[in-house]
Amino acid sequence: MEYNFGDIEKKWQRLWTEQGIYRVSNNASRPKYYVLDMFPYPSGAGLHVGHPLGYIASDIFARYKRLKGFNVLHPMGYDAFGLPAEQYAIDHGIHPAISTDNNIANFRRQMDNIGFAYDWTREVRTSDPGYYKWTQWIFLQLFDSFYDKRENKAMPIEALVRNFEKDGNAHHPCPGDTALRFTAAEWSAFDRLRQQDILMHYRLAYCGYGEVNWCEALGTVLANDEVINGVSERGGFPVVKKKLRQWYLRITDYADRLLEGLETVDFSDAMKEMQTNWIGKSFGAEIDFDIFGQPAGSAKLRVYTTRPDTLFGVDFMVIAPEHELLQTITSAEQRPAVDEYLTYVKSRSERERMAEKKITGCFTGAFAIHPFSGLHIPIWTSEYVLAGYGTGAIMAVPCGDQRDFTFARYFDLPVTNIIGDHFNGLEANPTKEAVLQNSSFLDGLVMKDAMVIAIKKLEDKGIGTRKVNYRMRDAAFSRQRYWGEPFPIVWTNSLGFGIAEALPETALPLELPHVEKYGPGPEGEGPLANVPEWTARHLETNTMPGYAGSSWYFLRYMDPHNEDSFCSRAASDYWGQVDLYIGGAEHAVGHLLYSRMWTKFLYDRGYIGHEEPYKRLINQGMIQGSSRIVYRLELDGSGNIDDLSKHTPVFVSAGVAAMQGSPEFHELVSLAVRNIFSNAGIQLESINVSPLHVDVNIVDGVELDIEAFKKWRTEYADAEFILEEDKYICGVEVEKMSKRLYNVVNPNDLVAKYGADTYRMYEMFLGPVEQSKPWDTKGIEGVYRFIRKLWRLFFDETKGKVWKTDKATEQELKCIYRTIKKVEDATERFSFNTGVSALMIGVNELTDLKCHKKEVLDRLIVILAPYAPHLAEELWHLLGNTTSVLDAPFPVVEEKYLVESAKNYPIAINGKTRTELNIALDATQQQVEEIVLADDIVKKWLDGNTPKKVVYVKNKMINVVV
RNA sequence: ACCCGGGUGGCGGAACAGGUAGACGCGCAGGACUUAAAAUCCUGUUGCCCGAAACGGCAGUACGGGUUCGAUUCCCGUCCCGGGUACCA
Repeated sequence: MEYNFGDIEKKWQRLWTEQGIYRVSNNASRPKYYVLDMFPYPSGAGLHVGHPLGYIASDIFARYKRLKGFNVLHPMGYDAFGLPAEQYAIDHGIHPAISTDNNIANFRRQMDNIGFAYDWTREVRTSDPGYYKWTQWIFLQLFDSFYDKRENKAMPIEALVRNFEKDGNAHHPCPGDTALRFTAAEWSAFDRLRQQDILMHYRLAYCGYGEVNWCEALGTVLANDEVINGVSERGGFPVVKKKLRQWYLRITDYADRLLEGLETVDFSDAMKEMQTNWIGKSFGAEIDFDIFGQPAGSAKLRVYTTRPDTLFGVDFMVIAPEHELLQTITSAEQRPAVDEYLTYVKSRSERERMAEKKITGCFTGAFAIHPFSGLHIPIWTSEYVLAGYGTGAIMAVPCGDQRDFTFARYFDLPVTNIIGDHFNGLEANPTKEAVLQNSSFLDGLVMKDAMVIAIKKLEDKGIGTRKVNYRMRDAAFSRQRYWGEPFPIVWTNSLGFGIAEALPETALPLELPHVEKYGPGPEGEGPLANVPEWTARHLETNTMPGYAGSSWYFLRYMDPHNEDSFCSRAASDYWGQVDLYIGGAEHAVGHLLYSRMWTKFLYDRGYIGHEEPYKRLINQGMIQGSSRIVYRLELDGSGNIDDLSKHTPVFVSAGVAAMQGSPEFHELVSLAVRNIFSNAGIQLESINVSPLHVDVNIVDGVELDIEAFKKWRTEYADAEFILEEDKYICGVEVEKMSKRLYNVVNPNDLVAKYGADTYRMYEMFLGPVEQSKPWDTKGIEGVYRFIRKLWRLFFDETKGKVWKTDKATEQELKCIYRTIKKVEDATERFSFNTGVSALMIGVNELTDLKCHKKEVLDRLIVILAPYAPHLAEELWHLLGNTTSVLDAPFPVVEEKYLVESAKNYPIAINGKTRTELNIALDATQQQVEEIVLADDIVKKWLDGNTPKKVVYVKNKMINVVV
């Protein structure tokens, strides 16, 4: 019987579906285990081989856990709101809901092909009103909450109002406006508009103003990566910063808990570090500097510094170009220069401002006054200081900060040395260990000790305060777009001003209205501003961003059909945290932080019982494309050759193309061309080789399928080829997997050719899940061979079934137990590539042993099942089992078959391995020394010398030191 | 620029806690079976040197240093590639 993956896989996929074998219950006596994939955005391009990498890994683990006796939740859904669908709608007039549905259907077909163990009855789509009803509901809870710093948790805004009525805001300083103070009496005297205005400064979801990339020509707001060199990626129109009304989430209130929470979860250190750095908690001081020549009582220049100890090393100040004081303080002489500089800055995206090595800046003409020395310090403005961080102004200490130093050097500003020998005059030294000099009352102090003293002095003088600062900003939570969740907010008075009122829960979901056009509304508003019925109701015209729906979807899977709640407490208490979350590292700081914040918020408000969503996180690497290149000749010379070769394109094989420029190359090409065009008279004057991407799917390894190539493009139908060894060899380039580069490989094609089981295993065999690597289809043959080799343990081409019920030998049992142990270990530590390799080694050994014994093969099938579920199920039933292999118990390793009494030790002389000796594992140091020193090869290397010592590491190695 | 990750044969990778570098697979080369092909099987495959052979030598995990009896693994510095940098998902 032949291995026919097509029949086997189709059959089991059908039966599994019919039997609802992947249905998961919220009630089980078995322990729960929740395996989650980051759900995909259903793009029009469909899945390529990069997507399923994580899905296959999680599927293997979910199946493995099921074999281990767990009740496993393994759901899938779609992050279905997003910009591409909206752009597609703008371009093609197709409603995003329709294109999204089509894309989802396509994704689903592709996923079904691969045989994932998803419980599809739990599928969620963020764009489904039944789902976003609850996204809106959670938003309303955020809107209706503030962060109580005393309780260190989110509380209903009602509690705040009651507190205001009693004590004013004495206990709750305003996070949105720290200067705001009022008493109970004042509060009660405020009118409703003023009260609501104040409350807005406290809400966890609040409305404010923020700068966006505004493109007047497109009439729309652009993402940073849609802006290239100050102009729009599409169309190349100018882009400027514009202040727009925006919703925000007060994630900064959760900064400390997001940091603390990292200690309770199992993420990689790199991931924790990235999130920690993103939050960027720093301790320092805010210091107010008087500005020279400004009237008394006018604004001071407030800077934030993490190094108050360097107060006397300040040589200049730098304020962000957006700083509100800039206009006020700029001197008349400097105004033209500053204005010119601002025009330049306005055209630059934040990304460019940060990435640029080039130093730019402009003197404002103003001076700050040093609070202790009284010196006048020039105030500059430069784009390297960002408005959003700290106070948007810094005191520059060039001897201690490299960027300040570079800036000082560039503009020829003086550098004061306050750290003596620690500063070499060539680069800044950020040390905290130096003893301060030139620092007045701080002289002689070690820098790290000086910090406290400096702050104390500043506080005494009333010009500075100790300050904890976060690099993280509040999360912009609105988009001027159509294809997103509408905000369940009505503006009384006028749209976008006045009072934001929450819609009642009964009005949810507030569904997206149908529109005919997706273009932007007036004044940078979203498309919803064009809908008269919408604006007539004074509904908010912004929509929520992509990460809204993905911030809580893992909870909806637990209770996907609940119409009374986003997720019942019973369901979330049962499933709790996601035990294993697999997804791309590109979501490290966005999605992961937002969803962690939402989880903490829902926990604070008592809706769920845990405050970290993901117990363990694995980041899958990216699959890069492996492009194939063909080399087309551009010819010039006699015999009208340029025209001829335009109509009959000529391609040279990679090896030939590599000779480009050499006389041999010229000769070889000339000869071939004369041949091709049957014109011996052709003389080539110039030969250019232009590399072109060719569809990787018509290349076998690196060998081009010439016939397929001719069919690929009509203009290549008559193409001619200059071969090497009768083959056309393509060039190889590793780059992003993208349609444009023709290097996209569709899993469907591979499944059709080799079967899902082979495809799954190959994708794992490629390398560690967490590592990025290029895709190369060629190697899949090896896995296919392995699967057929495994099949032959059960079936022989001529003899048919070959398995027997004889008792297994000790050797055979050793082999299978060794394999079980290796596969189990590998799976446990998500090393699926070595898991596959362990299965290969096992099958190779059993084949060598000619082992066809059911006792052994039974076990082999079960450990194979997570990796190749269809094949395992088929063989499982063929061996006579009547229940599914999905529910077989994972075989237990009998350790007694694995214990060895001796080991082949590598014997090294001075760290270089020279020989091997078989020595008992329980040998003592003395016995080992005797055995080793008696060995001829060791004697040879000792060359009569007495060894200094013999290093003996049990079960590892032996090293003789001479 | 900043933060994080990575760099090992012709290729993907293995080496799990500092202990035999190159498991497993691809590719390639040679061979067996076959009229032939496919399929399958066997042998070899880091480089260089010596040699009839070797279970002979030297070098070798991006590069330069260091720690150690011993470093792909730890530390310092450099280069290159990938991800992220707040409205791509």
